[in-house]
Amino acid sequence: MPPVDLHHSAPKSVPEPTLRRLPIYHHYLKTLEAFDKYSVSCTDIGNELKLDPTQVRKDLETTGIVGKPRVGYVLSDLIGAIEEFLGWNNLNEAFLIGAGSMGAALLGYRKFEDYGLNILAAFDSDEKKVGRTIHGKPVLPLGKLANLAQRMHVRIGIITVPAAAAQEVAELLVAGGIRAIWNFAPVRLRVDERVIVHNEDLYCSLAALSRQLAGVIHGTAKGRSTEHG
Amino acid sequence: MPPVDLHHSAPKSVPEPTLRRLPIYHHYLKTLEAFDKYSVSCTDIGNELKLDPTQVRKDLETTGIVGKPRVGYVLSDLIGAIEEFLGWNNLNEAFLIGAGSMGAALLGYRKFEDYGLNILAAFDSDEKKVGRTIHGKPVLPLGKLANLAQRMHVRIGIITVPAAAAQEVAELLVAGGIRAIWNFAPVRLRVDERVIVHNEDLYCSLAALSRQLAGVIHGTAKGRSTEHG
DNA sequence: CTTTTCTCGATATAAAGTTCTCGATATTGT
DNA sequence: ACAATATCGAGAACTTTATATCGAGAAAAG
Repeated sequence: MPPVDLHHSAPKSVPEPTLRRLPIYHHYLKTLEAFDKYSVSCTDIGNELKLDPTQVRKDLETTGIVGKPRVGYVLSDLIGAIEEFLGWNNLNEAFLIGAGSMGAALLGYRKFEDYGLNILAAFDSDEKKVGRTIHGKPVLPLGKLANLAQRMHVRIGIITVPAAAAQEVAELLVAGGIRAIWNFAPVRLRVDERVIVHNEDLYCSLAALSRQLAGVIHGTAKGRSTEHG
Repeated sequence: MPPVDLHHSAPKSVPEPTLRRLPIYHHYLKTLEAFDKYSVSCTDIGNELKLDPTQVRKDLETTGIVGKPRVGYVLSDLIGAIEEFLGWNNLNEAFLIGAGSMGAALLGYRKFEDYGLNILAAFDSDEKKVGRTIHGKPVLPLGKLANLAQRMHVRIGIITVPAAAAQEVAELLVAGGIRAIWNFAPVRLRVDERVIVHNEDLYCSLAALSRQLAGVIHGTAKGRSTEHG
């Protein structure tokens, strides 16, 4: 992790592990909602998700919600609080660059829209792909990226191009005024530090998995369930 | 103190952050190798990857490699050590379940084989998909999964089915003797605790991204680059 | 051959995250 | 109505991870 900014004026620094757990809670709560449950306790959540109840409570605390002793949290309030906190209520518009197999897969994830992400269009440098639509989203020429991003005030860019092209695409995105990049290419992007970069490197995950598996097989009894490696 | 215990399978608890950074080093080192560099120092790596040199050194230490003062590490040795440590040299065979768009994308990631993962086949419950091949990998009926996994001693299962079907598939995998599950479905799987489960929940990542973006836009100056959220 | 300089390795310090402990409070049962 | 109990909330204690500091040794320079 790069050095955090010195001026610790940070009003609220939410621990990243917490941030990663909140959607898990959300998903579980949604299933409870489907069963018409009205309230839920940290203990229940902890038991179901195999997490410490105290930790659940601390995580939920960051969303600002308050529970009632002996009862727990009102389910609908809690779900709403998480969604609000994670910004899933204000839809963010995004462009996706790289209409390969991974790009196509993401374009098909319709549920992203439930979570505040609306992918407007895909971009690709391949002439043969331009003009088609994938899962209902148009594929546009890469040349129009920066201009369109700027004109439409798109704030999120999703990079699903090969590693070699990722840096170039990132620069185009920044030029177009993009504020956050979700990077699926296995490279470290060098961009203005005000731009949020989120790396979704599957090879990293694979590394963790391989390593753990190797450890278990060599006798290191440590087969524990891990989160989002 | 423990010098380099080769034998005695140490309960070596490798920090997960370290595990996630190793592939990043690996990738960078590979590019250096392409330029015929012979050795590299932690300082160089740190500068390039915007990480603290001390941290780089600690991370590399876990692989068991030793460097030489004033010189650094021999590039080829270092790359080899990382690959060995991460288990990329002993190929793991895997089955993928769920031949949807995400499954197809993963089947197309040919580079997985460089990293020790060999996806042998895909499985799907959809009769229309069974019998076809995707990126050269056959799609087999779900009913054959457990049996084949057992007979072929496949140790890794990759789940890319919808959330509702994930638990059922996981149980099939465990029944087939699978040792590790790479789960792309947004659910928590309940399996024997000796089975390694790695959740690759894109919604979690999206959550972190949304939250950070919301924070920046609301003035919470915290626009820092984050790792693999 | 000696000095300088750079980089590893180890130890120490700090920060972050997790778990534990305790007290307060509202619901339930007697 | 009152006691029992389950659950939240806050803070302390502990563990884990990250950063800083210092000494040793090898290469390069003089």
